[in-house]
Amino acid sequence: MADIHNETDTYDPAAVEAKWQRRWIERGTNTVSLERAERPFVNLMMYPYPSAEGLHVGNVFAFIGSDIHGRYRRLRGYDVFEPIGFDAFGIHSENYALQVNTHPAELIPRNIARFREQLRRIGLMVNWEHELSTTDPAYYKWTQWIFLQLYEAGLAVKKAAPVNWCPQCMTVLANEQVINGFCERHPDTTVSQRVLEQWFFTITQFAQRLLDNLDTLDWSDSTRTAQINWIGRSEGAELVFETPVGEPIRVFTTRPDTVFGATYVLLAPEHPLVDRLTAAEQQAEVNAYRRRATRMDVVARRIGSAEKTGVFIGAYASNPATGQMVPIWIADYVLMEYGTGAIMAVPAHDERDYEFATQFDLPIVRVIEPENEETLPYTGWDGSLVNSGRFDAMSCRDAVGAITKWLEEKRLGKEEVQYRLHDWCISRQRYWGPPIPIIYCDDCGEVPVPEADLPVILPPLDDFRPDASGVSPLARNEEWYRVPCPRCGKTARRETDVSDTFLDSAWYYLRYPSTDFDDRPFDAELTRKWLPVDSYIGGNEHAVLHLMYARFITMALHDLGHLPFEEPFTRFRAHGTIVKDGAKMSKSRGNVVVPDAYIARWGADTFRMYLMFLGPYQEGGDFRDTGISGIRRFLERVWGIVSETDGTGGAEPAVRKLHQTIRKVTVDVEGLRYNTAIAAMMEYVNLLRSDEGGQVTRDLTEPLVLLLSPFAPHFAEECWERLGHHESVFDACWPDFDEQLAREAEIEIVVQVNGKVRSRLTVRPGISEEEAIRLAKADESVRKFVNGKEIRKEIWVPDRLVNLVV
RNA sequence: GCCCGGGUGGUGGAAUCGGUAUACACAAGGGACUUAAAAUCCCUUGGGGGCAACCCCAUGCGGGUUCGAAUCCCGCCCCGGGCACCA
Repeated sequence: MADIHNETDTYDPAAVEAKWQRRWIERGTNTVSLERAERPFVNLMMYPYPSAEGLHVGNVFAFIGSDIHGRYRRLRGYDVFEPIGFDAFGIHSENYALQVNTHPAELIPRNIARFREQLRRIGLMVNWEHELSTTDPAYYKWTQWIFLQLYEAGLAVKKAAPVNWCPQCMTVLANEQVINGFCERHPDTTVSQRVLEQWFFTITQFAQRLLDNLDTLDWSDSTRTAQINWIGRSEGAELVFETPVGEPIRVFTTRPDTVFGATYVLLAPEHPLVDRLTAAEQQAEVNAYRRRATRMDVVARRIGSAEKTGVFIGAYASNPATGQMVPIWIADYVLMEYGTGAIMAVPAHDERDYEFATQFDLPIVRVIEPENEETLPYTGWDGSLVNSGRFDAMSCRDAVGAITKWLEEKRLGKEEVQYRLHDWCISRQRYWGPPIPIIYCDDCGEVPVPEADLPVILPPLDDFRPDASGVSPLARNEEWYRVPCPRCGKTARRETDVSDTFLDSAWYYLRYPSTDFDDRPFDAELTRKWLPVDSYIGGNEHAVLHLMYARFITMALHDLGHLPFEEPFTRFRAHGTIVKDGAKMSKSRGNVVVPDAYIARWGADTFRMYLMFLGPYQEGGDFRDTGISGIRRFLERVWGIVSETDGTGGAEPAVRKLHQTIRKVTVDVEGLRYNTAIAAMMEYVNLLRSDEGGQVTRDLTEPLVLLLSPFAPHFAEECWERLGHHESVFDACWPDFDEQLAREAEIEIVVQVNGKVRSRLTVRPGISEEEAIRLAKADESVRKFVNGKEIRKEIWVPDRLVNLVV
C-alpha cells in the first residue's frame, strides 16, 4: 500500500478541479474515437441558446443531470459521445443585438466563449472537437440543404396564410409563440393578424405516423402525452350541407349522432364561401365583422370578451339529415385552421353552440334523451336519440356509425379523422437566420438554389432592423437581393425570408458526429454507427415543438433515403424545472440565479451534487442556498476516508452496507433518481465513520469513489489517483454488487394488532410464517393487546410483518 | 375551462406491486474541543400526554374500500407548469 497517499491535506476544490480539467484536455479523456468505438452511445443534451447573461442555474441543472447519465454509461463500458453546440440564430439574439446596438455576428462568438467556459467549469464530459453553432455557414449550409430536400419532395410549400404579426418585433410569430394574444417576447404587445406568403413544411401529412410511432419510443410519459395531445387526433365525420350557390358547406363533427339537432351552421369569418353566400342586405354587416376579426391574432382573437359574437349572412343551407334549411352565420370562434373552417351547431348538445343560440335566439332541438340528466345542453354520451327519425331510441354510440353510414349512402357525409396539428410555418421576416435558398425569376418562377451554390451566405448587414413594411431586412440589400436566375441567367430576386430556429434544432443531433465533413451534412457510415440518439434528456418545455419538429425532419429525411431510421431519439427523459421562490427562473421575474459565484465558493463538484440533491431530477426543485454546505461536508468526509484507507477486506457491517449501497445507487442512477442515490452514499459514509465501520480499506473506498464519480468527477479523479491509480477513474468499471453480501443477517419484523404497530421482533431473514406468528404471540407487549381476545385472522407478509386481528 | 405534475416535520425532501411514515440533508437547541471564535466531533429535534414502561394524534380537506391507506376509489380545496372556444 505504499502508493496510497496518506496525506492529511485538506480538500481544495479549486485546485483539484483546475488540475483535472487540464488533465482531461491533455489526456483527451473526454474524446471518443468515432471510427473505432465498439459500443457507441450518444448522450445528447439540449444545446443552449447562448444569451449574453450566460448560463443560469436552470440550464446547468439540465446539463449536469444528463452528464451524470453519460458518465455512468461510460463506466458501464459504453463509448460515450457527449456533444454540445449552440443554438445561436433567432429573434432573441437579434433583439438583443438591436438593443445594445452591436451586430449579432459580433455578439454571438463572445457569448459562446462565455458559455463554453461555464460549461467546462461545471465539468461536463463534452467532446469539444465536435462543437457546432447553428450560425456557422458550415452548419447552415446543410440547414438550407434540408430545406431543398423537403422542397423537392413537395413537403415545403408556399401558402398565403393569415399569420400572427407582432408590431413590436415587426415580424411574424408562429401560432405557438403567441401567448394569450400577446407576443411571447413582448408581453405587453397585442398580436394582430396579417396575410403573408409563407413557407410551410407539411408536417400534417405525417400526423398519423408521428402519433403511431410514439408507441415504439422509450420516452417519459408526460412528454408522450403532450405529443399525443398536440397532434390531437379526433374521429368523426365530415357532413355536407348543400347551399343555393351549388358549392356545399362541409363541416367536421365528432358527434354525427346529433345531426338532427343541427339548427344552424357557423363559418369562420375567413371561410371562402362567405363572399358567395352573403346576401346583399347583410354584406355591410358581414364586412364589418370580418374586419374586426382580422384585427386580432389567429389563436386568441377573442381574448377579453367571453361573450359569443357572430353575424347572420342572410343565407341558408340544408341539414343533410332533416333536409330542413338552416341559417348560416359567421363567428370568430370558428377557426379556419381547424377542420373545414365550418361547423354544424347543435345547441342542445354543445356548450358553445348553446350559448350562441341563446344569445341570438336560434332554435334549440333536443335529440338526445339522457338517462337521468335533464338540463340542456347535455354533452354526454349516455342516452338515446329522439327527434331523429328512424334513429330514435338508438344509443349515441351506435348512432354515430349508423347515421354516418346512412349519410354516406346519400353522398352527404363520410367518416373523417381530424388532427389539431398545424403545418409548420418556417418563414421569418427577420435578418438573423439562415436565408431560405429560393430564387424568384420572372420567367422561370420559383427556382431552388442549386446545391453547389450553398450556402446562401447571410450578408453582413449593418442595418438589420425589421421595419413596418413586413419585408425582410435582406430585401433592402440590393447587391445580395438581385441574383442571376440559376436556370435562365436573367436577373432574379432572392427569397428574403430566413428560416425558423426550430429548423436549426430539428437536425442538429445528426450533425454532431459529422462536424468534420464539408461535403455532406452527415456521413452515412458514422450516422449508421452512432444514431439514432441513445439518450436524450431535456426540458418538457420542448415536449411538443422541438421534439415534434425533429421527429418530422428525421421522418422526412428517412423517406427521402437519407437516413436508415425514422425516429431520432430512442429514449427521452424530461427533467424538471428549477424554480426560485415558487416560480420558474426568468429575467422578467428577476429571480435568475447565476451559478458562477456558487462554483467559485464551493467548487463545481459540490455544486453539481447539490443541484442533484435538491429534489427528484425529473421533477425539479426549489433553489435555495441553504444546504449546500451539507454536500461539501460529505465530500470532505469522503476525502478523509480516502486518506485513511489501508489494507483490504473490511468489517462485515461495512461490506454489507457497501453492497446495499452499490445496488441502491445503480438502480437510482438508472432511473435518474439522483437525490436518493446521493442519500444512499451519505448513509454508507455515515456507517463507515461510525463504530460499526471498522478500518476503511481499499475494498470499501474504491467502489465508493466509483459510485461518486459521475456526480463529482474532478473529486473522484483526485481520490482515484490518491488511491494509487494512474488511469482516469472513467476508464474503470462501475462496481458490481453481490446479493449474498448485501443480505442482512437479522431483520426486524413488525407485529401489529388490528393494524397498529405494537412490537418489533428481530429475526433471521426467511423465517417461516408459523415461527413468526408464534414469536409474535409470545411477545409481551403484543399479549397485552391480544389479552384473551379471540384472534380472528393472522396476516403474514414475509420478512415484513405480522398482523393479528382480534 | 381542459390536460399534466404536486400538496408529507421549522425547511428541501424519503417511503407509492397498500405492509415499520418522516431516510438523507439543512436549520435550530445542547454538549465536547478552544483563551475565544470559526471549523470539526457527539447528542436532541413531528405534535400531545406520562416519573417511566409506554399511550394517543398526525402525510391539503371530507367520505369510502381494506386486517392495514401518504399510497387505491369518490367528492372538494390549494400550488406549479402547459394549452386556449379543436367542432
